Amino acid sequence: MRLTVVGVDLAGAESRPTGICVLRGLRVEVREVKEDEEIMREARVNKADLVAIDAPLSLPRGRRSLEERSPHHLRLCDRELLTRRIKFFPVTLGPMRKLTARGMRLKDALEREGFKVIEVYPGGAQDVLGIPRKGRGKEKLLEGLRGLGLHELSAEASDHELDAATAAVVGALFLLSLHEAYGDPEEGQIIMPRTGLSRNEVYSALRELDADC
DNA sequence: GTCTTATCCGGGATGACCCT
DNA sequence: AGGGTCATCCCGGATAAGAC
Repeated sequence: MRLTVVGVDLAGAESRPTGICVLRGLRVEVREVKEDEEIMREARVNKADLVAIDAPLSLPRGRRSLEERSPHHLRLCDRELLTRRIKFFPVTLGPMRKLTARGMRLKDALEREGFKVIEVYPGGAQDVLGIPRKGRGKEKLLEGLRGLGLHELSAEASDHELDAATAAVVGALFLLSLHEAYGDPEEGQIIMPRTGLSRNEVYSALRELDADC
């Protein structure tokens, strides 16, 4: 089985760096880009089987737009994060609105070209996988990711690139059905690693996606 | 012991500020 | 003038602290 996952740590604005990770088995390539068109190009040239985006890709049910004030702030998947005590920002919070709008646009554009797109949350996934979030220090996150067996992940990688790598790992777990989908399919789901997954299981899973192994 | 209030936390954009 | 760094704001929930 040889599958390619593109992980995207999306920034709210095209002027800010967006992290990209191309994951093939245990091999990763990371870089930063700015514009949506560059993200689209990454998906195309790498023939992505799946694009995993770190950004909200849907609105809470009952909410018609991000701008209009309404009591609907949380999606079912967000509530599920809450009950699991995973911290996150609601889609209606200031800058998150921009990020959500961009995420939804990008998802549409990718799906129009036939790409499969999922929403992921690297910070939460790192919690579930038991590796430190970047807030605890970039080096610790890097160590954690290397501990999963990822090759060629440079110490020079930015935190956006490390989050993109995490997004890609979650995407790979999704392709192997080692995931949990929080929330309602109609409203929009967040894909997370299956609870209790050991690092070894993740490692073996990623190896499975690598044709050379 | 229970209810209420205050504080903190989180990711990212933005604008102010400082240094060169 | 330009670039880099820092504080602030956005909103809602959780937790801690306070009042009764």
